[in-house]
Amino acid sequence: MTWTGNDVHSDLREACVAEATAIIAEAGVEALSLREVARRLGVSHQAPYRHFESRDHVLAEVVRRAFARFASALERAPRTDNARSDALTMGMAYVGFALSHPLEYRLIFGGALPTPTAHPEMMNGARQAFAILQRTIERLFDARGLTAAKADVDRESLFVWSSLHGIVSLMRSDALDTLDLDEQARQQLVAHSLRKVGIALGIVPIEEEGLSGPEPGA
Amino acid sequence: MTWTGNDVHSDLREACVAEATAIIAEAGVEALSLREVARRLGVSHQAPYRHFESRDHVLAEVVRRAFARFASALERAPRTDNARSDALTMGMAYVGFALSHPLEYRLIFGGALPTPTAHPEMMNGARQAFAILQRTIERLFDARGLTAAKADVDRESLFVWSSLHGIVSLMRSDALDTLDLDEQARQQLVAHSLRKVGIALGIVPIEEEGLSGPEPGA
DNA sequence: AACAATGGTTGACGGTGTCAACAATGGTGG
DNA sequence: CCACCATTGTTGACACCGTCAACCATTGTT
Repeated sequence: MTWTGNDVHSDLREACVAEATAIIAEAGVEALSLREVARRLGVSHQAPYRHFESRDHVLAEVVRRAFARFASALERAPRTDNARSDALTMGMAYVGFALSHPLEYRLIFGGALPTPTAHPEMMNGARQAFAILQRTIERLFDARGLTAAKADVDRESLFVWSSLHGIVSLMRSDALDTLDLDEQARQQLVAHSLRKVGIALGIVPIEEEGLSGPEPGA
Repeated sequence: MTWTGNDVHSDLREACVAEATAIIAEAGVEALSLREVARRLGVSHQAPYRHFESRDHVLAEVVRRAFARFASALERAPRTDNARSDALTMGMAYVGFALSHPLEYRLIFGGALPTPTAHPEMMNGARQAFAILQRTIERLFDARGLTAAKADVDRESLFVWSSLHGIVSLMRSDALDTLDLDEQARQQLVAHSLRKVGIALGIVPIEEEGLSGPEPGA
């Protein structure tokens, strides 16, 4: 019978990346071992080394694709002619991706990834994602009739990025469990913080907060 | 001669913690191995296990002390009778600690630490630090003549924490190096973002931004 | 003096990444 | 056709890791 080509040996490199991704998704990045990858694929423990220099090179490839998916998730956020609502949409897309792909986000921004300078192509998606953020911010300036220099856009982009990253980092943190926290406040972390960021950007009106308590009346 | 007690064997447990801390400071948390600790201390590879159940228990103790130092750094931030400036001081203390003790901060919030539920005492400092943050926020409400419910304080505390964490996470990130960024904007990341957080909290007046360019006139 | 507890050592087992040597496979030049 | 060679995969070793088990030395108590 003719070989259709979709077995492991037809493209071991691809199979390694897929299996490594699966392992990371199941047990986290620290559980990734090339020997386990090889074992699952039914090949010898050295076979992956025919396609990757080292474990870090496999990891870098997995991270590269995760970054690419992240960037494409941001890119897919619908764009209208309203710069302000688009900015909010982008923020929600960022947080949404991080919360619906926790292991992937953690892989990207968890800090245990190979040296970026040693794997430059790994960060392509990161650059793309940041470019999207920059454009979103730029449109915000434009909509206000301000011509912003690159420094202004970059400043604001970095602020937004740091805010979004801080929010999702805290969401994923086990630390929250050990804190004496109002349950409602915790659940509203994302919504409340996003609104605050919006206030800082001037795209959400500053309402004098009624503080706690449900709104009286319907 | 009478033994003064300050050799390794007089308190191997303490020596292990110290050596583990040193290794982490030198090469990061992933480089920590109990065998290396034992080797440096000139004892057998099993000696540390007389004082710690496992590698994670050593790490948990190191993390516990790092958290404690972090909390005490926040506590040392001077307190005046001005709630607003105290809040800014606290934010600077947070960022200052993270940037002047990068490996320690990374150890704490890097995400590769032992399960908090398995090492509850590890998080004592975290609780203490968050309590300081909560009090700072509470004073902010008080200064405005508002009586804030716990939910309000917690909401705002979480927002501030996420913002601060996001800022320092980005500062430490290698990702920034791979981005096409205005150098000035990057250098102003901390200052700009802190000011934005202040705006969101209502403790910094919203000045219409003149955008880039130095202010004309003195 | 017998005993038990404490702290340290030695040795093993299975796990890891990676280097080195070998084998199978298939395509190409003579 | 056959010898050659590059590609790919295998086997085996080495050094490292965490951890379990057994053993020994010291110390203090009954």
